[in-house]
Amino acid sequence: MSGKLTTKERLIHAAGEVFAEKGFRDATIAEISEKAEANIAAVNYHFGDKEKLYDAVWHRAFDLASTAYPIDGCLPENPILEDYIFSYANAILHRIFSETESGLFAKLLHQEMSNPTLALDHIAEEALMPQTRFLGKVVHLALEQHISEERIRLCMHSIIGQCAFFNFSRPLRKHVIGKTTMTENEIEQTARHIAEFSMGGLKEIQRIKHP
Amino acid sequence: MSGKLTTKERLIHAAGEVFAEKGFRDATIAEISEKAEANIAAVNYHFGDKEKLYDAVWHRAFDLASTAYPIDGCLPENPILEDYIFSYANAILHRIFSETESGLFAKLLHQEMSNPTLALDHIAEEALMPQTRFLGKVVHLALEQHISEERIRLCMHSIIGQCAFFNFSRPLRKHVIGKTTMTENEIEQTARHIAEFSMGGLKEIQRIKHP
DNA sequence: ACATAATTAAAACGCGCGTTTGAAATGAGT
DNA sequence: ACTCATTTCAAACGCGCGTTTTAATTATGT
Repeated sequence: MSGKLTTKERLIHAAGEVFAEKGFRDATIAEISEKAEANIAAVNYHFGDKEKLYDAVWHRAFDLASTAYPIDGCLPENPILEDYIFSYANAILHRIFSETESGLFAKLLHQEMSNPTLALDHIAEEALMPQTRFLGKVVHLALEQHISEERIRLCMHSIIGQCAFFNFSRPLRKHVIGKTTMTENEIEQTARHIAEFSMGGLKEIQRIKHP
Repeated sequence: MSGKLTTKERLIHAAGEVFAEKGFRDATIAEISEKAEANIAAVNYHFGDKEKLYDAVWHRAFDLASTAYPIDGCLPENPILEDYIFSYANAILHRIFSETESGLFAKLLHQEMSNPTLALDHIAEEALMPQTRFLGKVVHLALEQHISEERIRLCMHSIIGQCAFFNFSRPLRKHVIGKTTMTENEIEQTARHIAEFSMGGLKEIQRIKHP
């Protein structure tokens, strides 16, 4: 069963599911072990304790997400500004709505945001800052010189917010529109919308400040 | 101590703080009781069990937020479209960054989003739907006829996302810019930015679909 | 084949949790 | 002042958790 995976690998897979669904504290070693078809003591034998297992899951989640959906993954040859924003939004949305293990990162991040563990600092620096810098450059290009740093931050937040909110509104989507998934087409359409909407926003900000 | 509040009232206040910080499951009756300067058995005597206390806290949080910061609370006499969006954003941001008990609602909502309890359905219907309908009307006015329902939903999501993301990115704000608070001025500036940015986005969508 | 290491397994430990209990203290009505 | 309901209190209960322990089983190297 579970192919030819080792117990250690099965534990990481199972732990990923449970940590993503319940968060670090609410996840129990008993449930993880059962789902991995391993003994209750297997976690402590292979990882030392629950926290080290959590670290291993995070490490795997980060690798999967960043290689499966890089932030500049769908840029055309000579990209215009909107292409950058589309690529950013498209990658983030894919990470959020992926139903494979690539979606693990977003779900773990959601849990960390409401109940942070020590892992968050490391993740923020390692995984989140690079894509924030990517977006920072884009917004900087979009706006003319001598626009305040604060305004740039706000515009970045507007774009990030549009994307990331999908990661946090999942339970509401289930309640309002009945499903929490998105097809490939829906994802691309949504990313396109965010790119268009944001380009309009950026133009408007520039127009207001430099009429 | 604690003025002339009854034990029951002190418990609700203390429980609000603890539930907001830790979520339902991670919050312990021991900590709540201690903070309320009440006996460990007081919760069960006054509320029956932990869940009923949680309901009482939610009820109070909802009342406080919606009366302190109504969604149409700062509309001028003859509002233009941007005024509506500003009023919406301003109210949401105030709820999020309030350092009084009015901020309780947003914090509890954050916890519910990552680890939903039975309370969420009720809250979504009672508290979230009205303000979503408010925004729906605004976006509907902003866009011309025969624009798809889906596009309206996307635009609403763009605006909501910009506001609500502040409620979920708190731990990152602490990590990146060192603080998680906002002054009254910062809140208003941010709400103004969201209104401007969103007006630009809406105009762009309309321009693209009806050139 | 055998000795040794690596892994799995079942049971138990210690602890913190929500809850219950039964008695003590307090308050209100007459 | 006395009664009786209400509230507070300390202690204990039952349970589930992460972890440890000890033994059994399997794999590995020579």
